Amino acid sequence: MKLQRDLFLGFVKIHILYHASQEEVSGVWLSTELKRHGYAISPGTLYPTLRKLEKDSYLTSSGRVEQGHRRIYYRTTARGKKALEKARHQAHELIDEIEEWE
Amino acid sequence: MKLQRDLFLGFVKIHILYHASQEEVSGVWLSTELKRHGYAISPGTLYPTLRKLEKDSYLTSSGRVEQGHRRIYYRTTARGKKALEKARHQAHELIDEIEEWE
DNA sequence: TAGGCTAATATCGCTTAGCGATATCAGGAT
DNA sequence: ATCCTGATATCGCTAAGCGATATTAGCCTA
Repeated sequence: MKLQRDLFLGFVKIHILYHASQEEVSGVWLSTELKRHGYAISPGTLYPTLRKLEKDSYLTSSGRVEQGHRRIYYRTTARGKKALEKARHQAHELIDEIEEWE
Repeated sequence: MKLQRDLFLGFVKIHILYHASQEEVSGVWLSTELKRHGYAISPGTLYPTLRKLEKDSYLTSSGRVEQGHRRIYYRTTARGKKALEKARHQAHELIDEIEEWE
């Protein structure tokens, strides 16, 4: 895998957990949102990732039809929120460590 | 893979790039340092990772003997530093996004 | 100087993630 | 009914991650 992806796939998942903790989010919406943050994530990665997160109880889903299109909306579970908390903490820790001070 | 690892392996690599940009670091040293930061990373992951980073020109290595033991020291290359810069930026971006404000 | 000891690094074998490309699927329009 | 479009799913391959185990280099002891 290319390093750039490799370094940031974790970031992407944290973004997902965060957004789904704030509101219901669909795959497409996430796709655009992530692009906005500089992450190009293909459907072949995104959708399996969402399902995996759901399978592992970090997300729950509910499908429905909107504007003539089937959509699946995700929300972060309690377990996911706990993971998100940990991620916040680790991210701060990382920044504190690697920050340049000069 | 367990989510906890999954989310943070990128963090680990960023740590590595950072430390090796500050000073020469060996596998063992990194192992202890990472543990200090809460990352339990096994030799079966760490050493292949270092070699991979070297192979992809993010690190350079130089082996030598110290206190009776063979060690391999790594330093971050220009390319690695560039990746590190990007990582700093993305990490800030992540924090700004997922931070709780209440 | 052969043998064994220890610490550092490397490899093996397996499972599973990531991903580009392609397929499927539901609803709306004609 | 058929076609179109946009959202989600699957396939097939490559390679990452990892626990367990092996290897390696130098030191020590007698």
